[in-house]
Amino acid sequence: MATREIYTTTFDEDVQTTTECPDCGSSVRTSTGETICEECGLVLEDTHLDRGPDWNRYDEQRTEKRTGAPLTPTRHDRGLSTEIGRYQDGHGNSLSSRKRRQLNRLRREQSRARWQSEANRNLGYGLGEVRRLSSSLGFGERLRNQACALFRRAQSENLCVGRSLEAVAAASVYAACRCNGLGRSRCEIVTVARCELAALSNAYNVMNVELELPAQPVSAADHLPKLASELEVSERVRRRALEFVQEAIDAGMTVGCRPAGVAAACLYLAAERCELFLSQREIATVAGVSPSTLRSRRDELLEV
DNA sequence: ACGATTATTGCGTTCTT
DNA sequence: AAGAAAACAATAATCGT
Repeated sequence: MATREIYTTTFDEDVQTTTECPDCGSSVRTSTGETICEECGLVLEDTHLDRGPDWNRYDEQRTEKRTGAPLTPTRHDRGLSTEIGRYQDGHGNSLSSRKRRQLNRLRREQSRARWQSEANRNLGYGLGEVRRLSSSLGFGERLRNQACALFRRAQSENLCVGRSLEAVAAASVYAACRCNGLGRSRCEIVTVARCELAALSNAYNVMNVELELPAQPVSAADHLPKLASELEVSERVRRRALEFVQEAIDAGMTVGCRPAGVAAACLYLAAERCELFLSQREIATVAGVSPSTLRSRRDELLEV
């Protein structure tokens, strides 16, 4: 295969970049086409204009190899593939029927070789599923690529045998969430996945052990960014809630409780202290817990 | 909307086969 | 060792104010 350099995106220098998060005012980080607030995790922009390779520079000496689609981990063959055409040769002339039959055979053989094995076919299908899940969950590019990388690892470690590819794909997506401290639950993933909750859990558990994922236990703090942004509370409330969460953890009262419930109660109290009176139901609903859970967590919190 | 009370669920433990 | 059962805590549902 001809030498091919990994293509890196270059942005024009005059591209406008926001340096402050409109939500909480702290600095933002831009990487791989995604702009994220460091503090609250708000995704400001996740699809930068692709100022891709310069396709039209045929008249110049092409010393740098800049053509071709970007290499991407989300395609089974990293975006590299070749198709054999049907009706024209390399100069645009039409083909004789004999030549055409020959090319048909060639194409058939080539398409078999392209999916070198069953494993490759599965990888292509699985990565497609990961992409689908990622986009329906509104992931940015970085997170999606991580999920795809996890799926590749799972497949190369033979974790797919005896499990459905859909389950492993969903587990990869969930694992990417866990490794990044996102407060997404398995149930949320299952609503868009093509597998049962039990299958997802099984696949995730085995991935967690075999791949030694750097997944931390879900903390109540992980739920705060999403809650705060959906309820559109001020930065003061947000910080106050985070303090409450920390206090609750230090007091050891979060053990055995649903992190989302703790987060909901902390946010409820924090809002109250800042003269913002949100109803229990409102907060509980977006947190995915019942109002009574919120109340019992709050009562425990008030004892500290 | 909130609080109190009751019902349900989930899960590790213990007992049985 | 595998399954059943009693027990417990957290959560959800319901009702009264």
